[in-house]
Amino acid sequence: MDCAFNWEYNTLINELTQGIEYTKQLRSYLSSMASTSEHQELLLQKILSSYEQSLLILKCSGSAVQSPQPVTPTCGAIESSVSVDGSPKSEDKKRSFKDHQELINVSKKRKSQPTWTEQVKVSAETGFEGPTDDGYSWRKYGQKDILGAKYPRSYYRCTYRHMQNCWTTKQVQRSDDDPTVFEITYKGSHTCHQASNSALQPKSPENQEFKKQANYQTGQYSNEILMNLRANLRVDTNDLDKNETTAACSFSFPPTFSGLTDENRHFQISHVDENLMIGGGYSPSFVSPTTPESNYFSISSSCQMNGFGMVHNVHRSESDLTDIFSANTSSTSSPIVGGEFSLDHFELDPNFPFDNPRFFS
DNA sequence: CGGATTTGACCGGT
DNA sequence: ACCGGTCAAATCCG
Repeated sequence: MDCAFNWEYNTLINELTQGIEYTKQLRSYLSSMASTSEHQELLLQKILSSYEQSLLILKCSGSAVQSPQPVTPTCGAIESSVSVDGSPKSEDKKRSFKDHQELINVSKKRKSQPTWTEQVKVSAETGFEGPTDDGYSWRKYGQKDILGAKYPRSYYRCTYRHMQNCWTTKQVQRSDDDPTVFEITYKGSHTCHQASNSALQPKSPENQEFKKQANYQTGQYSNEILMNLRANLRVDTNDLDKNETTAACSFSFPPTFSGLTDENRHFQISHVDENLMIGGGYSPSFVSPTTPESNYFSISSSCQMNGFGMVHNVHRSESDLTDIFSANTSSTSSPIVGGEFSLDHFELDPNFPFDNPRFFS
């Protein structure tokens, strides 16, 4: 891409992001004075909304310019696992026959699936129901010792792979440097609709990994740890080749972490990489706005917005996740996300005309 | 007993 | 041949 354009583009992104940040700070400040009127709040939301729409439009058009043409995930001839020379092993016959159908439908799609990585810090206490719980139900299907890595990598797939044809997978790799940090790589977006039941979901796999693998800090549970809870999020558009997209969000939770409510949750973007831009179809999990009274979250809708293009916020609590698929009815803070907007559509058709102003009306 | 996890084997890409 | 990713039989667990 043209360097000058790139610079201007990034500068614009930065400026807009800063604007969002400042507005958030203002809102924070106003709300701390306990005298914020509804009118003020409305104005703040509008300001933020304008920023976010501009950002989104910019990023969409930017990515349209920069993104290579992705592979259309349609069915077609593929290199089947069935032996071409016609002499598969007996066991392979079984498997390959079964897999053949799946591969036809999935193989190409998988390769073009969005992939992003998060670094999640897990403490002994937050290992329970902390922010690392992405609200989805995962089933472990493998574990591998990785060359050069201290800890094995665990492989998970969506529990509802077969039931709902949801092909999301994730890999959990404990960091060599910091054993409390787990690098979680998500591949593909959830197409299942399990989030509404997320409150009933078991602990996240990485938390269990943590418990299993951790032999440190045992028994030292403190609120300080909860308060210091942080998670860094990195989004990689591996499927988009050269366009590296990186963003980091930090999430700070109040001491009453376990009793988190929409009202007291604080969530902010701490850093937006200068290369930040929309990359493609990421998990649609967190696109819906929260309830009108969840002010802190509504101001973070840049991240929500990113949910269908950029940043995947995995750190919403169960109650948030419960809203994910139902919040279309409570859409007040994020006019960007229309009620009928299909994220699957977005994922499957990255050429969706976002630069069409009518899309946002 | 059914669902989840473990773990060795298999497979494809490099 | 090596390595990462996946499969599936065996095992575990609630």
